Amino acid sequence: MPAVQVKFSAAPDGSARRDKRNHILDAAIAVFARLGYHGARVSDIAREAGIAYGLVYHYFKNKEEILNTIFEERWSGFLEAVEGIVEAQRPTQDKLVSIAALMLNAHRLRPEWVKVLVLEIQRSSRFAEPGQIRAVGRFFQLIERLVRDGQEAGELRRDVDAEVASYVFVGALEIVITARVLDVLRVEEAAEASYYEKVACTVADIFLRGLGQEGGG
Amino acid sequence: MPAVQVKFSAAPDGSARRDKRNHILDAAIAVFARLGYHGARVSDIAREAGIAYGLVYHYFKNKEEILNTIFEERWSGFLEAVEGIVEAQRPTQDKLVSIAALMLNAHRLRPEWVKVLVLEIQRSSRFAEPGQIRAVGRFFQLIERLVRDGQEAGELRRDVDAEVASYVFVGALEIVITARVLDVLRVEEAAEASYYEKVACTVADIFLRGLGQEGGG
Amino acid sequence: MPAVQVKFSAAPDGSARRDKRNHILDAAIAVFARLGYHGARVSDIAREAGIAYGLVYHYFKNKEEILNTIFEERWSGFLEAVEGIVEAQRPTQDKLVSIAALMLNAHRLRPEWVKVLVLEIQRSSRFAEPGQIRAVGRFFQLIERLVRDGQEAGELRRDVDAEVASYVFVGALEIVITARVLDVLRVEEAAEASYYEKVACTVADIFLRGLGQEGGG
Amino acid sequence: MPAVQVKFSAAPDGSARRDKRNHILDAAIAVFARLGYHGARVSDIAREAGIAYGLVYHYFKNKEEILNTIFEERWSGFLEAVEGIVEAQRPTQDKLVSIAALMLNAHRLRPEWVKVLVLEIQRSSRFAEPGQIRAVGRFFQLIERLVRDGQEAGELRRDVDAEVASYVFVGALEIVITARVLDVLRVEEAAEASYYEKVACTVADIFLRGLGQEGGG
DNA sequence: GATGAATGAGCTTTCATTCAT
DNA sequence: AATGAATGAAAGCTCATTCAT
Repeated sequence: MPAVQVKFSAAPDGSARRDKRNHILDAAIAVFARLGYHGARVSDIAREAGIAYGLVYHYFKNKEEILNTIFEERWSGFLEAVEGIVEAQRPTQDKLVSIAALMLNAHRLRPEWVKVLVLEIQRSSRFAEPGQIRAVGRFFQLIERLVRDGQEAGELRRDVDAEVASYVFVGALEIVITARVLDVLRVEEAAEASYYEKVACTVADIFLRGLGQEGGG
Repeated sequence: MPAVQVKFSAAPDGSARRDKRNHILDAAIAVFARLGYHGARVSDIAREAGIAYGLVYHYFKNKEEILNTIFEERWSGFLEAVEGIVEAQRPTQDKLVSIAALMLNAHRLRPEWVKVLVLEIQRSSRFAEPGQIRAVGRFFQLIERLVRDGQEAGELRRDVDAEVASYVFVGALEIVITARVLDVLRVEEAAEASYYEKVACTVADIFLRGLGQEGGG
Repeated sequence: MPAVQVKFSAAPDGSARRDKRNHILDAAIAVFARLGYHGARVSDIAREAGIAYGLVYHYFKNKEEILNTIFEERWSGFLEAVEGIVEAQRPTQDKLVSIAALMLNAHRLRPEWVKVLVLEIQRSSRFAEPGQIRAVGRFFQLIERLVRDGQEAGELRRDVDAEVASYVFVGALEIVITARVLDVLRVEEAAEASYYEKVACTVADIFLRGLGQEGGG
Repeated sequence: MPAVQVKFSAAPDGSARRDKRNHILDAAIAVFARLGYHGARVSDIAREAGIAYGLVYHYFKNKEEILNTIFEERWSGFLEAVEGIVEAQRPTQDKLVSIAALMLNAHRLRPEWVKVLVLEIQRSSRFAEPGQIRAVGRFFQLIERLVRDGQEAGELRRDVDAEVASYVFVGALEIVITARVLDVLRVEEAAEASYYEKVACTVADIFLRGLGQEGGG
């Protein structure tokens, strides 16, 4: 009896299924970004992926599961990155700039994914599973904790509500991203990286020092 | 001023049509808020308005026109209010607090309309007519001008990009409203007004003075 | 104010909807008889009825509701007829012949309906609502009562289980009908009525007197 | 006769294929009984058989062939048993009781097969090949011959149509079986055998002696 | 104005069947 | 023999929109 099991397929191993699945997810992201969730037909996704539409249903229960998967499989990675920043031993200001850069660069590196996230997933929470809401909530909690830690360390003012503060920070970035997603805020591609760097610093700066004149306001 | 408002006048004047139209719009707002634009059927709107669904097409070209009208007819009023605040002769801080209160109270007073605006209209901007994008853009421009005016008046720091600054301010408020719309941020109804007042002040405070410790950061 | 309400439609009154509904039911019976429930597409029914398939869904929730309605709306009439015979003051033998004739003539007069009943409804009880099973059960109970009444009146032997006896009677007729439905048992159309009369008498005769030779068996 | 039945022989003989085929048939019977022919997916059958669904197509041309085979391979055995009874040299009454017992016990011993036969095959006769109809017809002809033989032997009345008589007999039994298949007629499992014995005798009794009072009716 | 019957494009989804490995 | 990825026909159903009355 052969110790080595000869595979018929010269090609991929056990991860072949996973590969295809990801392939479909990528296609779905592209199509959702272009047409929106409701405007996208399953056949559009299949065509984008270069497969028959029936095959989509081998990998996903239905269209909605695709959207949920897009969120779940990528959001956790983002969350971990944020977590890493929050828990590091660095000045709060550095952390804020890092998180801002992380969010903005997400759009620069994966604009379609961010577009789907912002336009299709975030705004449809009404129907989202509680799991999804909780996942987004975790992000806000991390920012809130960052603020609270800064307050306890004496780096941030203690007379401001940490929850509202976290909204201010996240909201500022979210709007910039949304504006980019909707192509309302135009930025030259070559300048995108440096623009985002500037925005990250500016947001953190306003967040920490405010816009008012010293001693004035 | 007439004490008795005659309805169902035999010879309907121009405003009878307008009344019915508004009636349908109100119904549509309620239904869109409940079911979302895509989840709402024209017949749902008609039932909510207490009319036959065929009649909807006497007042609106199609379902999308209803959504657009919801935006257009109310957004201009909002814009005018913001304009009034921006152009007034008051300290910048006052203006910021006023605008924040205006936005937050919009949700308190017309939660359904704001829900539709945030979830259905903003999201579909992709397909929206340029007119709609421009209308939203005008709002951002007003805030940007407010910042620029403050900078020129010496009330605000001049070393910060006014556009980014306006994003910070609007984004912070937008997130709070979105959180309320999605019912993620729970507030007791009785406490809503005072909560929004506090949030308005806090946002303006962070925006002006920042979270950093004086002399530190 | 006019006492007479002038209708726009010259045609049907309040029962127009009902008429159309019945029209669709008739078409469905014809199509189900020809193609079977599973083989029939809603569009087939619509074409048979001369309408657009979408209209079918104005009158029925879905395809299954059509099948259920076919059963419900006609079975009750049949049950009432049986009930009338069972409760009459006549010799048991007459009643049996009448019921046999009723069942057989149902096929002669409405062969398509009986075909659908026998092939599509009766045999799919697995999925049927309890209501349907109960409705069929009532028929068997009526026959059983007929037997029991005959036993108590001294017309029928008392040493035979009435339930089994009712099965014998109904089963005999059902098989004849099924054979006709499946076109296994060929009968000339002109001779159908008299053939069924003969069968009705024969079944009742066997049921009452048996096939065995007097004193033998 | 070999005591040890070798399975999985390296060099499969002709019966290995046959074994697997039967294995699939058994699985199909179970699945058809549970879900119905239309409700059963080929993959359900394969899962029940513990094989890949593609393999089903090595043994059967398609799903319908499975159903036909279920009928054909078992019906002939049933027919032979009936034939044996009919051709034996015994009183007609004995033969009738034997056949009744044979039919009823078929359900007791192989309820799933009978369920499929009654609900799925008989129902689809419409589409069945003429071969299937003929096979069922042969059964009726055997019963008819039994009656005719009895008439010629002077055991049964000659004034009754033998064909109709055979319908009465078969129909009575069929209804009992259908009632059991649909679980309308409930019988305790332990009592099933004796119940069926009683029913067999009762049916034959009614068939021979009738329900009417001697000299009355 | 008002109604709701009527239409049919267009979608998601299922699943029998094929076939490369 | 065995697998299950891949295909795509086919069907049910929804609902925006039209239009006769």
